[in-house]
Amino acid sequence: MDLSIGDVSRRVAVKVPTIRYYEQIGLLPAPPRTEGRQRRYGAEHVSRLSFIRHARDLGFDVEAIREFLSLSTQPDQSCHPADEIVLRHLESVERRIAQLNLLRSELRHMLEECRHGPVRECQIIQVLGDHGQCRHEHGKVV
Amino acid sequence: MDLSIGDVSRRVAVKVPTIRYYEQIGLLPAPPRTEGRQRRYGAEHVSRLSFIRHARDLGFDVEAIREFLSLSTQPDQSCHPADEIVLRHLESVERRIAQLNLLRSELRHMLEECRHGPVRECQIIQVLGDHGQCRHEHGKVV
DNA sequence: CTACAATCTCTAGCGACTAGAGGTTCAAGA
DNA sequence: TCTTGAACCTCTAGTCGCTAGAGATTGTAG
Repeated sequence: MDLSIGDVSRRVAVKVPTIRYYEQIGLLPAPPRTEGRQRRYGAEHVSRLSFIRHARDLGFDVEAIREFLSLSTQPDQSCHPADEIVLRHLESVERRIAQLNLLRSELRHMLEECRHGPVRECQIIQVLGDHGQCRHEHGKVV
Repeated sequence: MDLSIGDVSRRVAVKVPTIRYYEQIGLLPAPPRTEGRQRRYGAEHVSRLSFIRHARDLGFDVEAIREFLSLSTQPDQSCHPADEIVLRHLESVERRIAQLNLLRSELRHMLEECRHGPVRECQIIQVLGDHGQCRHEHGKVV
């Protein structure tokens, strides 16, 4: 196992600049280099990077991943902190789903109301200009 | 009607720096100024800003809002372009909801599996290290 | 040995703001 | 009228997690 950054990129499906970025922010340890200063990775790096990628795919932010990685080096500690992070993340996902469901129904309503005529009569533009016409209170979504 | 930026901010519930930012990117026209170069807004500005705020709350990006605003000045045009934007946005919201639902069930599963023991036995950390243990394929969510 | 793909470092950009520094203006109370 | 201090001004930089590009160097297959 002595992989170039491109090899690792293909294996783990993480782009080359992203791998360098993870090194830069200290998520992935700096690997050894060739004489010509090119990075060469081993199995440890690959598995750590897939851990990172998986956690990112699950929507955890870099700070959370740092915490997970640090925990995983202390097998005797309680896993409670990891638990906590997952729970908080789940809660925020659920809040987001709730918001997006409201938003979806609002957007559907706008489309149903649209008469497909000239802008003058367009409910979409009207609703945007007058929040009172919305059926829900909706806070910021994005 | 001759409102300071702070007055407008309170009325429309958009922060002061955000109002200036909207002016800078050309979403909100530059208002007249006092002798001392402070901004003074009229009713037009207030209603345009609430339009913008409402659209942002509904998750439209600045480009979409630009399009809406430009349409709203052409009342005889067909509202089809607005329709299209809303539809595309709705579709992306629905895709996101679907992803987040998958994600939610994955996170719940992780929490259920957690034995609340030491990290060594922690399913959370294990699952992150081995995507094969996931029940769904989940792509990037964030 | 040559060609050229892959790598290197460095800086800047994305979107939609937000924060802060350091200076000026407005308006209310004395 | 003067003073105080909150609100305003401009400008730059930071947020997050990358992504893009320039310009130089290295590795490797033929």
